Amino acid sequence: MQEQVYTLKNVDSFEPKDIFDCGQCFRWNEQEDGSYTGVFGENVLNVKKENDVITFRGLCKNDIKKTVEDYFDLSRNYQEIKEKLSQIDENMEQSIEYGKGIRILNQDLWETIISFIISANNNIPRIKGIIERLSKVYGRELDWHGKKYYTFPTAEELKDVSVQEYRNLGLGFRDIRLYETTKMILEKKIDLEEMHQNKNTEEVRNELLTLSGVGPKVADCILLFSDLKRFDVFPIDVWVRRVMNDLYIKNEDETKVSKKQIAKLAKEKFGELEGIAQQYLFYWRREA
DNA sequence: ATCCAGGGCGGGT
DNA sequence: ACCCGCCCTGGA
Repeated sequence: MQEQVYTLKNVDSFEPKDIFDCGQCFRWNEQEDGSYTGVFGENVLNVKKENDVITFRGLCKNDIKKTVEDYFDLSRNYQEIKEKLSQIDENMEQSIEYGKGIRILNQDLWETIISFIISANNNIPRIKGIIERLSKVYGRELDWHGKKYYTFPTAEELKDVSVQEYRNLGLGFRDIRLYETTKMILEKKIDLEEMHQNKNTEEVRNELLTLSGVGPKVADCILLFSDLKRFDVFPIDVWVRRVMNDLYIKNEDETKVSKKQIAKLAKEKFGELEGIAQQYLFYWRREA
């Protein structure tokens, strides 16, 4: 593969820091010059933004322009989404101002499923470490500017991996979940191709919930952050619970607020855009 | 040292 | 339906 370069000027809603640090992905790392490098699919890419020029540089399996347009969701009008959400209340307005450069990536479904199974009751540095080790051991090597990168392993590449091998990689109690889910997908008990064609979010969600290690929160993350791209979901983790309680529910003990209550409120307030609203609120509450 | 971090599961009521 | 304890690991 040969290096490709692609530049864009004056793109709306595109701040690398917001995109890569808002919690949707685990394989992008900041470089010394402030740019970000990551692996997705069979690509290694560096993204650098200087003033209003964004430069994409790296190894791409296919045409870099198409690859970038798809992965970074460039065809979607985020300006319109932000205007709609900003009208809801001052909280949304403020969180959007903070995370105005966020775009929701179109990440590979399989990779997103496995990544978020690993995320369960875990912290980000450790999640990233596990995913890197998994890729290094079972993925394919890519060489770029004298550095080695590794693709995320396919289901086929994990076919013969034992539970113990996962445990040795540091997955902890998630080992069996990874093992079982990989097996289910290889046996096509869940067909990922077909999943892209189902229309109803609830239907797809129920299918995801049959996978080992996929509960409500993980399912919603998969629906929102993968190329399934559903915005009518609302992943509820400790940060979202915190921010929703602080802003709207105001219970003295946030741990007593039920998920159901939060989910209902989110749907009422944000409607079809609740997923993106979640991202702005999450990022704002976590970072600001 | 104890706790917690982007939950899920299984077994109680 | 809700509730609870437990599940690895490693950094604060």
